[in-house]
Amino acid sequence: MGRSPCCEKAHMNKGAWTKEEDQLLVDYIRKHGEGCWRSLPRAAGLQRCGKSCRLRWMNYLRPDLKRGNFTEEEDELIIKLHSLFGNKWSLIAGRLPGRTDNEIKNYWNTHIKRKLLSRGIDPNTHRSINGSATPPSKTTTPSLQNDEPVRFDFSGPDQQRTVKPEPMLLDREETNNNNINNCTSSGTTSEKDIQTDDDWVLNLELSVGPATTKSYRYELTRKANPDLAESTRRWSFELLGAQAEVCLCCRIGSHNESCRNCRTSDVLTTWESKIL
DNA sequence: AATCCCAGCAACCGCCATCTG
DNA sequence: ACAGATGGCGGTTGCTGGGAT
Repeated sequence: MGRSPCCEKAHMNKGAWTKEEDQLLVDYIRKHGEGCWRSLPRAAGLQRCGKSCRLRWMNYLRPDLKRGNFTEEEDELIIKLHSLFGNKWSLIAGRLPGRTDNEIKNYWNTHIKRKLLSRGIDPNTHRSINGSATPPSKTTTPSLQNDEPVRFDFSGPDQQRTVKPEPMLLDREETNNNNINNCTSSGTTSEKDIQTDDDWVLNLELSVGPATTKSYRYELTRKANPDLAESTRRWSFELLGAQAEVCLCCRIGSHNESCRNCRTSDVLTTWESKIL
């Protein structure tokens, strides 16, 4: 038969977490890593459902969370990703370093929706509210028309790549297809626009590269320490030493040497050269 | 000073795909 | 093969703090 229940619903704490509970959870995960959420609460001495522990850790206690205000750059990236993915917050979050799906979802509902409305853009369809073409925005909008390849790049016109739309994208539900096609029909962005010096275009190639550093770190960790492979969920931030900060360009997969904000590539490169 | 209203956000709920015994 | 647990996700709720009246 199946497994036993994840937790007894009775006698479980609910609502806001206390500092003591946070500390217990952090201490436990530091010591044992992320693992079976079902057994974690009891092992950590918490009167919480495993699901609640996971949520608390993922959305609030994880050491790699950025927190704080969203930057203008992040705003625009969220808008762009939302126009492609719709309400797939986890996908969007995977491309924003240090941000959680919950955080982005809240931010979308409280800030970005209003921001788009003030621009005259419907936040659901990303079309102009008055039904005409989407008004020009500072950032460029990728165009997807029929099978026409799309150019996305982070590093300027010289290194642009041509990316075919992923089937996944084309299979999206009607509303989202409309979004994409609307981007096309809006005609707000021409190739010429993309290739201006002032504009860079995000690399939104959806199927390439790790969306989060978590799995990447885990792979590195596992190669360096095969014993850890038994615990498939475990990923060690200790092994990487100090927390590697992941800049936007790295997360999106277009890090280059000119990026001064990013320590991650240096850390990982050094690391990889030692262990791989 | 008291009350009301609203924005922001943490946490919960329910569903679904995947995994496990 | 199957029942049921698990992990993950998106939608929603409800608490809290700050501003307006």
